Amino acid sequence: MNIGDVAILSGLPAKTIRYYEDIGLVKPLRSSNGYRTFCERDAHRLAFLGRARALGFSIEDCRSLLALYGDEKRASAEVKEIAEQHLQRIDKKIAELTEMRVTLSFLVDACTGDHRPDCPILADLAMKQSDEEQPNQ
Amino acid sequence: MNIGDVAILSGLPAKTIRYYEDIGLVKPLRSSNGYRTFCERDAHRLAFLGRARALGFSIEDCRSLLALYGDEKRASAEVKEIAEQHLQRIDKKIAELTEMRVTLSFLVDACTGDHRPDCPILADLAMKQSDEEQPNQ
DNA sequence: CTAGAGCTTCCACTCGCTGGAAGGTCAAGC
DNA sequence: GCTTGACCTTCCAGCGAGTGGAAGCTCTAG
Repeated sequence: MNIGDVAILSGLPAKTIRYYEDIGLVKPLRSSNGYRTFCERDAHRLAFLGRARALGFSIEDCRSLLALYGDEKRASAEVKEIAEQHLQRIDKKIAELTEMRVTLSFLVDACTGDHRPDCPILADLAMKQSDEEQPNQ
Repeated sequence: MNIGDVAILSGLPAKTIRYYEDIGLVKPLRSSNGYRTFCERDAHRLAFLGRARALGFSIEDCRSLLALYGDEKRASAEVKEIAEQHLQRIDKKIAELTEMRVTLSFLVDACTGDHRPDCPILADLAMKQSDEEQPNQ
């Protein structure tokens, strides 16, 4: 298989697959013309990577997951550990975004959004009028 | 004010403030020794930037917001537009993360996490056993 | 006069790709 | 045999939003 075929199979762009080779996630052979030659196993690894990335795992997590996947003597605890840490990162990010969302939607609702210059959004970002001295503890 | 003072006032690292000057968000004067000299207005703009960034606005959004802030003839509708678009991006990101979270926490719960190699997390990422042919439409 | 803190610039690195240029290779059609 | 176009190769640059570090200048206190 050439890179184009495995790109279609895995759903990853050819550029991304080349990049994954660069960083050592796949090691396709080369045919005499210099083209990369992917075997079934390579295609499978790439699909695995695509799914792991879609779940938001970092490239380094993916590297570990692939290693565990290839290790028949792995303990599922190791996999679970990685997944749980990732889950915590996701939860943290959701919490951050949700907090932004709360503030932002409050400000958006408070803004009339017309031709006049008065704007609670800018007022909040500027925080000029005495709010500056508000103790936040 | 030197950069260290304004860093404390705005809560931004000095490195970040230099970067903001690089990209034209603040334009501090220079004193004869080459040091940046920040006025009240600069400090105020930097604090504004810190708050806007904390709400997740992109640098380009911040640039627009600062311009609107400085324009006394702005229409609040323009500000609201930027904020609403940002809110949509946040909602989209939360939705993506939540979807990841659902799948991931399902898999984590399904994994015993012990010394044995069997692992539903890896099984899902590999998706070997006939799930591959599952129509997803 | 010296030590240390603070300031300067510049370059490289992060993460995970993505775009594009310049050029080699292959298969089909004439 | 030749051309065309699709495919492949490498390499370099850039995204966003900074961060780290090196080398060197300036200021202030003792």
